[in-house]
Amino acid sequence: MSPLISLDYQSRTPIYEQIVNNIEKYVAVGILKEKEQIPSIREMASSLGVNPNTVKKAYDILENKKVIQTISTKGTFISDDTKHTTKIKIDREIEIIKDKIQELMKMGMSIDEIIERIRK
Amino acid sequence: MSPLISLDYQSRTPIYEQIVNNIEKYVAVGILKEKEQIPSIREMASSLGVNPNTVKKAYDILENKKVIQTISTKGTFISDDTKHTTKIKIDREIEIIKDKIQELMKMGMSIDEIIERIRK
Amino acid sequence: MSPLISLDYQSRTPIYEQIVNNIEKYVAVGILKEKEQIPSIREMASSLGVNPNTVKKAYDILENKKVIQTISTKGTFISDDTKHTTKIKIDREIEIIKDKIQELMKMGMSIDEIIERIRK
Amino acid sequence: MSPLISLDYQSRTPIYEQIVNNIEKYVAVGILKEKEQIPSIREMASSLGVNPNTVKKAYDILENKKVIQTISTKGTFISDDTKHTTKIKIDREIEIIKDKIQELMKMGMSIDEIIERIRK
DNA sequence: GTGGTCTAGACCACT
DNA sequence: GTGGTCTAGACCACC
Repeated sequence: MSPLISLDYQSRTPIYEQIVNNIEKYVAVGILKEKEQIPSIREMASSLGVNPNTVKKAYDILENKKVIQTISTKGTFISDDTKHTTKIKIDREIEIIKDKIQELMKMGMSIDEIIERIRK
Repeated sequence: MSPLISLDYQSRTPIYEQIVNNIEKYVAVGILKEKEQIPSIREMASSLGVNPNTVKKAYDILENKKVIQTISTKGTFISDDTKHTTKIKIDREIEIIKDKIQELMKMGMSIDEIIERIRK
Repeated sequence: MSPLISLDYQSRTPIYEQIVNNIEKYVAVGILKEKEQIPSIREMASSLGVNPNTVKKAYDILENKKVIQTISTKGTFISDDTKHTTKIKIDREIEIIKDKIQELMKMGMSIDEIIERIRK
Repeated sequence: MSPLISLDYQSRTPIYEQIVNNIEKYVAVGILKEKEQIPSIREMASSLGVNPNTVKKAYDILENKKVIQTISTKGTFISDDTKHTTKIKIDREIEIIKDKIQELMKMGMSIDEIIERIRK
């Protein structure tokens, strides 16, 4: 590794969540592969210029989501099996998009009209 | 009126902003029509079970955005002209959708694949 | 409330986890009832003599497990529906007991012999 | 030998203690018999993929508990007399089970109800 | 007042 | 060196 984690300190979504999202995305995209080791908490923290606790919280959440696996004293690794993770993430995104499209349709747009604007 | 304002207390977006979004949406969709009166701050507050200050803040923002108009002793009304509101809201939603689609494409889906899944 | 939370500072199970277990048990036993408010993070922290962050972590986990529900600026409450939580907890305990009994049987004890000793 | 030593890197109980527990159990169950030789520290370490120091610590503890015996240039062996080991281990397990059953009873289950579920 | 986030830094056990 | 826990305390938004 390591791919860049991009943080927006102004955003309302907290830093730890941005880290989570970044890593989830890299896993989904395939930049981070199964069993691959990711930077230690301290490394990641210093490279991002944030406190180790913040990274720890992100890693905790990712572990909870089974995206990563941490082995104490050895380090942190992408999970053995990440396919389901990717699939879940895609499904969730599609659902959100569908919701938004339904809102637009309530406002009077047709599905084709919407798709046309999306394609541009 | 009044159409249901749905609040999510777990959400990161503050209550006052959720109220703003709800009302903006109802205007965009046409459920709330131009010049129509909306509930007083106190009424709205008690019907939602929130603090009047919270509703006040929402109404202030809506007034600032020219979505509603307060007439001193008479009450609060939807603005005379709401077309621009709708347009802005639509543009914003389309942008969000495009963002999400770009993320999905990074994960390896093609634009047509995505659209197919959306249509279902 | 509030029922006593008993902490063992010597134990290998961390404080935050002990808090989680205590509250889960009180919910399972029915001492803490659905929708009941529990002490604020700061209150709980000072009454236990621990840091608010530690309590926060416990509450986060409980929220994740859907045992409690927190509404920002209002407080923290036992979930609307706790029956399934109790059931899950019981099932888990039964499984652990079964495992241990199987180990004992491997060591040459019969199931009846074990049960006899348990009853005492 | 050697029987499988199963390690859980996620567990809170340290690796060396898991090794101790595993071997104690195999002795109690009779898979490892009195005077039988067990692998050297280095062998065990490499077969488990852990640091030799970790195995050393486990062996030290086992020797202290008189479960095994190290004879300088010859190797490491299960003790001459292992009966007490088995008895102690059984007593400990029974106590743990009793504790868990008491918790279940606090949750409103009767002792017979619990035993019925265990038997299944 | 409430919860939410973050920092700085300590100490621990394990390897 | 690694992760795990905890403290002390700050600042924020919201109500």
